Amino acid sequence: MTRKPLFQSVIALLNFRVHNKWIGIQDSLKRQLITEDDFKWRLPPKINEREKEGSNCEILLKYVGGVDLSFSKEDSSIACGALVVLDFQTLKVVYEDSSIVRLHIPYLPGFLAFREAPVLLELLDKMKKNAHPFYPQLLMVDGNGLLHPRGFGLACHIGVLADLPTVGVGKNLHHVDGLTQSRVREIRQAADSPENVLPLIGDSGCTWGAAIQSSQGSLKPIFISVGHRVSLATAIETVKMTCRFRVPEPIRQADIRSRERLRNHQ
DNA sequence: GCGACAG
DNA sequence: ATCTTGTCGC
Ligand SMILES: [Mg+2]
Repeated sequence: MTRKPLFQSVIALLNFRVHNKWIGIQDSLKRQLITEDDFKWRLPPKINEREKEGSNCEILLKYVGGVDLSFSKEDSSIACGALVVLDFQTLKVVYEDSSIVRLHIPYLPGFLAFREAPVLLELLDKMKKNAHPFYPQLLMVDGNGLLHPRGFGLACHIGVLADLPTVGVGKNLHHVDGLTQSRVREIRQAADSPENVLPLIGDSGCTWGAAIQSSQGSLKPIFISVGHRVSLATAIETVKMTCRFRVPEPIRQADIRSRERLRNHQ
C-alpha cells in the first residue's frame, strides 16, 4: 500500500497527536493509582499456617477474576473479550461472560489498554450493575501493571477505571528501565539461593515487579506487577496460590474460554 | 542509526 | 495475538 508523501505526513501527524493524547491520559489516570493493599478481605490462611493475630477482618478472599482477549485469525479486528470469576480456594469457575467485538485500535506496545480495556470494563460493569454476588474482589489481568514505560499498563488502567484491586501478569518481559531477559538472568545468578521469586529492580533503583517461576512444569518465568490497590507482596502471593500451571488459573480460563467462544462463533 | 517493542 | 504437528516425557 503506497501513498503520496503528503498523506503519509498527515497520518504521521495524527498518530503523533493521538500518541501524545494517550500519554496524557495515562499520566492523568496514574494520579489515582494506589500501589499498596487497599481492600477489606484477607487471604485464607494456608494449610499448616497459624492464624495471624490481630486480623480482625472476617471477609475472606473468595472471588478472583481473570480477563483476556482472543482474536480471529481470519479478521484480526474481530476479538472476544472474556471475564471469568473463580473460587480462590477450589479454582473452579463460578462465573463466565464474554463479548465479541470489532476493535478499531491496533496493538501498540505501551498502549495496550486503549485496545483491550474497553470491552473488559464493559464486562465488569455489566456484572456490577446487576449487583452480581460473585463480582470479583481481585482481578488478574493478562498484561502488565506498573511494569510499563510510564508505570501505567493495562492492569493499572482497568484497576483505576473500575476502582478494583488488580494484578498484572505478563508472559513476556516488556523491557523497561534497563530490565532485559539477560538482566533477569543476572539477577537470578546473583541470588544466593535458587529463588523462584526475583525482584525486578531497574537501573533507577525502582522495583517494577517480580519474575517468578510459577510452576514446576515450566522454567520460563511470568512477570508480576502491581495493578491497583494491591502491594507487590499480595500480588505475588495471590498469583502463586492460583497457579496450577504456568499462567494463573483465572487468566488461563479467560484465555481458553475466549478462544473457544470465538471458535464456535459464525 | 540500531535494537526493542506487554498483547 | 496468530500461523501450526508431531513428538518426547511424566
Ligand atoms: Mg491476552
